[in-house]
Amino acid sequence: MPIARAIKPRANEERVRFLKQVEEKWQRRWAEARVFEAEPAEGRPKFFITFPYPYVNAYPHVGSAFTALRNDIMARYKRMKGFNVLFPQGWHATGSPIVAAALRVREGDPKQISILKSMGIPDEEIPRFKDPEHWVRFFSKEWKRDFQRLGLSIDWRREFITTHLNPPYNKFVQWQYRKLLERGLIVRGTHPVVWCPKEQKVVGDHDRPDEYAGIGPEEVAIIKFRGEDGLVYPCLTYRPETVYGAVNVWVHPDHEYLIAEVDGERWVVGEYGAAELADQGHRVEVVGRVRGSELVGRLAVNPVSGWRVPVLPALFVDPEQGTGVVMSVPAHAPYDYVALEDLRRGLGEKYGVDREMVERVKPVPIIKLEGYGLLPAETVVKRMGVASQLDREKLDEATREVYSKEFYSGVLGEAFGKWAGRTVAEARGEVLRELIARGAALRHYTLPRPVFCRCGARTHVKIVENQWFLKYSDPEWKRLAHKCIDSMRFLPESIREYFHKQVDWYNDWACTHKGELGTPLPWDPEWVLESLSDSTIYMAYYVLAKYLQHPERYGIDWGRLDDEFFDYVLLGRGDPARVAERLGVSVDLVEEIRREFLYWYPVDMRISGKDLMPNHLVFFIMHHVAVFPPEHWPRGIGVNGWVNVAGEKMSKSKGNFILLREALEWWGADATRFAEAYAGNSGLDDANFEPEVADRAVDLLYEWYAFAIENYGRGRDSWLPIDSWFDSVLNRTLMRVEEAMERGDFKDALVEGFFNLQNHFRWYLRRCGEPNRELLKKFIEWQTLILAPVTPHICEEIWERLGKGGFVSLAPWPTPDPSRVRPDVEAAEEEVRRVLEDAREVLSLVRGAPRLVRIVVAAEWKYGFARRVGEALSKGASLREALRSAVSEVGAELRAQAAKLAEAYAKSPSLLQLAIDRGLELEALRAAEDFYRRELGVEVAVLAEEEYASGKLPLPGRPAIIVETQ
RNA sequence: GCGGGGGUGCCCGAGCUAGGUCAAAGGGGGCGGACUGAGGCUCCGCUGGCGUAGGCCUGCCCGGGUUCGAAUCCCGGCCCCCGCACCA
Repeated sequence: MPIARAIKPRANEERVRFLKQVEEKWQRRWAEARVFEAEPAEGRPKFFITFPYPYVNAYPHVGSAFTALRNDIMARYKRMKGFNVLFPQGWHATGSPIVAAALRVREGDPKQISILKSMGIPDEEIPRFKDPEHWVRFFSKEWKRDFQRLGLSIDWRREFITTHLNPPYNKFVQWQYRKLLERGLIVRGTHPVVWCPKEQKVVGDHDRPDEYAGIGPEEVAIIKFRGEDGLVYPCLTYRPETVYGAVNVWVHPDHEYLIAEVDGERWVVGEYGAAELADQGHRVEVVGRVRGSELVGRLAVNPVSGWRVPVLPALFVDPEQGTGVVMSVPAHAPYDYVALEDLRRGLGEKYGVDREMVERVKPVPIIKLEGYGLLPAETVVKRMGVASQLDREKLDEATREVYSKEFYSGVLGEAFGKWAGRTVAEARGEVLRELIARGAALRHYTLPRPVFCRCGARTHVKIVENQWFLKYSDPEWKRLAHKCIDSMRFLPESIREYFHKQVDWYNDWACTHKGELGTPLPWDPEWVLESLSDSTIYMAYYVLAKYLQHPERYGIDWGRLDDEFFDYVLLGRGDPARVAERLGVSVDLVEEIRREFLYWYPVDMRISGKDLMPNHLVFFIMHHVAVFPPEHWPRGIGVNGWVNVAGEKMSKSKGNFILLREALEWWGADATRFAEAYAGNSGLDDANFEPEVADRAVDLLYEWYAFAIENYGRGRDSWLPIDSWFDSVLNRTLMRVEEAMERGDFKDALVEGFFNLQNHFRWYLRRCGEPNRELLKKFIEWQTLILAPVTPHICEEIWERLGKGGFVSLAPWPTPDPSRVRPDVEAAEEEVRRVLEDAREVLSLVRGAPRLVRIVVAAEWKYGFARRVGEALSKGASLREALRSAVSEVGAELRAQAAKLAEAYAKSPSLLQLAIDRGLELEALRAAEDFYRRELGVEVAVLAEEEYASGKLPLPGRPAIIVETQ
């Protein structure tokens, strides 16, 4: 079924064609001139920026392009600021999604095949996607193509892919892991995973139908109730402490249970539970079967209270979930409470339960929960009006409520002895530890609800033995990471704290998998490093990639690469001569690589989507501090949100999903870049890509191009007051744009540096008719330079047409002159504008045909008055005091007028802010007389209050406007 | 539950860490006008309500408070989004 497209580009086609042709031209020239191939240059400041390599299992879309582009804009800006910029790019293939997808193609999964088809892959090509390697090669090539067409200023010589498919990278990662092992940062342990018993493998999110994604193992406890029949009733629970109030055991009466030898004891357990136990390190042997109803009525012993409690039937129990046996805590578990009620209400008879036995089972409250009465389960169940134990929806809600409240606010009762008075949250761990120590309980992992593998089999939790972990719990490691974070730059600054917290929070991380694409663990190659763990310090590899990925050029034999090489070039350890000899290359080459590494490292900025904050970016920091000395630790991280399209989350079903190549097709690179840059700033807020902005950008860019080449060199020679104003605006704008660029706030930069600046220029034109020639040149140059990082292609074209020579991409960023920024001049111009608007308003309201507009500037003494009021206020005086004292300072003859002034200011104190220098005000307004005549179409006279007294009250910065009618 | 980000005019979005110059930048969209053979180009104006003098009223999630003055500070409440892991 074709997907309805909500996005319809409406850009001017002719202009898009023009822009695209310009883009092609400059992309070709950049490549020919190797403009972005970065070489070390001793003495020149460098800037190393990276975009986390994307996972290449689909084409890039407008969202992936957003973050990549933000790196590019920063790279281009820094290049113009005089830095020697290195901006490389690689591709990530490590992990399971590609392997899983390829498998699906192999199996002929129609869903997977239609995904490929929807990406425009022709039918005959599809079989090639049975091979994971083909995915990697295919999509990395496509990503590169799209990135090139977007005009990213990447040094492509350093491109590479991950995994064993790239031997030198593989060796680099293995070197890293040997270092970590040497430093004692890799440990072995066990680890629970979701496991498919049929396919005998780990089931990641990509190996299961979507509805099961995100469900993982949860730690639970199994508490052993020993039956008087010699059997063990293993009760699975999330709340081990409630065993103190367990008054019976539940089984499902209509299902068959297994009797199994588990670690030498005879357990009653469901089939599912038996399999799960077997995969969690227990010896399990099935020796018989028994129907639930046969167990009903038997007695077992509560291991903490010693009570003899009955086994009773309950229909809510799922024998194929957990162990299939649960303990009953009716005081605190809604299900248990209701099931017991059900038995009393007659269900007991049906299953032949002795009535007296049921009557003897009573809820025993053990946890105090304020506001929930003695029996919280009862309270909630009654409030919700639960009808029976099969009313799952309400019971689940009731359970959630009671569990969560009791966990945080529940206080343990007397039954708990030494723990009495503690909260559940505090004591649970200790209670369980003691139960385990006494042999009454064991730790277990299970899934909170059924999860099926793609193959159709039900999965369970398996404990993987001998799993390798990164020891992120290591305090010394954490300390170094904190130190690094303290020294870094963050965009925005507010995310710094997040990283500190994240580092504190991390525990050991299982860093290896089986059956995925990746780099084999060097000392235990059955294991493959999982994707987050292999992509930690690879930025260093970009330096090496120039050499290692091009053996044809540098003659480095991959087979001879060893740790000594990496030790030397990355850490400066060992003897370069020996390294050169082992590698069969010259010492000069080895030393050149080392020098290049020392030149580029560390990473100065890494701009990423916010999704990588809790994982990759933390790893990035952790591994750098573990492997490298402090001078090579990361220096900066920038973060941005997701990209919405037209205000909505991108989704194929909504029809607002835009691939980068589609955007490039519709709008070309520059207009796409413009709309992307305008989509948002640094930060956690989601950005918003508006197709209409891209449409508009086509016109805006074309017009800027046409204007620039048409008007460069035109203009008058004289210097007017309004020129000082525009010069001030130009310089101030540039200063603000710089600040925004440094913060990675490219939207702000466009608002200030393009839209506002263009608006100011239009005003300037209106004011003076013809601009000053030099100022116009400066404006055209600066505007083009400001736009260059965002829309480089059209700016190159303009730059060339202006005859500037060289690439605008390498042109120096202009230097603002702060002395030309004149707040007073800008304030005066602001007043000129305000007076125009006010005059318009008055004219629109006046009745009769206007003949003359008089603009009357306040008398000299009023300025002193306003200044004194302002000073008094800033000293902390109240408005009333300030006004009173100012009035008192005025001579007697002006007292009456001063009182009126004070009245006006008392009414709207904000008028005080308007006051500027009177000379400047008069000059600016007088110089604007002609302008007012043109704009208003009526005679205008600017006068001083001394020259023209009226009933109106002119204030400093706010002249009276008097319209004379015929 | 813990941690984080938010709620601004038709829409998107700045401002809110240093309260007044904020009816609230900028953009998009819409309306009107100019230009034009025509224009989906460009320019000008309007885009909360009222107003025969630059004003008044309402207003930045809701309710209180501090202040001469709050979108901005404080207290309380409501709502939305994201992360909480072994996975890209």
